[in-house]
Amino acid sequence: MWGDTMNEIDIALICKAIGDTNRLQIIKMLSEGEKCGCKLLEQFEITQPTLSHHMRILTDCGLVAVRKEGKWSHYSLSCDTLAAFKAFIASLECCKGGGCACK
Amino acid sequence: MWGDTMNEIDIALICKAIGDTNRLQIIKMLSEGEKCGCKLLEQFEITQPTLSHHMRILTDCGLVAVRKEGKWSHYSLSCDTLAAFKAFIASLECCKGGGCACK
DNA sequence: AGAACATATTGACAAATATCTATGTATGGT
DNA sequence: ACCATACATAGATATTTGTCAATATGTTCT
Repeated sequence: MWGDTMNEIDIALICKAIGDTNRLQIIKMLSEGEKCGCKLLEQFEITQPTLSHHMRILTDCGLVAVRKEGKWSHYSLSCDTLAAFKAFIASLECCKGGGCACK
Repeated sequence: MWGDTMNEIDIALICKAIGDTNRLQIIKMLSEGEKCGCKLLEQFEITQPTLSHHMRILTDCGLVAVRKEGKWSHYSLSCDTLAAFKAFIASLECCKGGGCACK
């Protein structure tokens, strides 16, 4: 349904990308709006190459998009990938098959 | 209402847990309903100790609940944790701050 | 009691990962 | 031309992780 028809998003890859506290924090910050790398870097105790490494993982899985402008790289959440990811997570159910306490 | 045992969930820990293809597959299967370990094991090419290891990671992050019955362990998605996780993912936005192409 | 089954634990190991330092590549300003 | 800034790449390393074989624990049946 979401796997092969659309832009072939890899849910596990996305989860692995967000499964790091630093990267999750980055995602939270990007959820507030587009930000450049230097602005992101200020919020962490990591070096610039490490941030660059994290941003590559986030862009490689498709969750983050880059807009290059001069010497800056502006990062933002990718609408398409985020929507597909949201749809997958929302599709998970806990009450199928009965025996569940929640209604 | 549910405030009693509602402990703080660790989003990054949950994502890391789902960030493995085998464990993501397990979550998909549990989304179809409660299943015992032996039933899950049939669907994979891994050994029983490896599955046990994966189930521990999934239960440790709170996403999966266990119901022990005799010699079987019945696994299912935890409603509370899943709901909280869904809420977090759903709260992520890509269009904040303008400049976004998606409507 | 003993056998068969379901699951957990331990110890080992190769592969993946997060991080750093050092360096490279652009871009913009003086 | 020079220098500072923003970001990427390469190499090194310590830690984490996924996996297995071997073993242990607990349950059910005969």
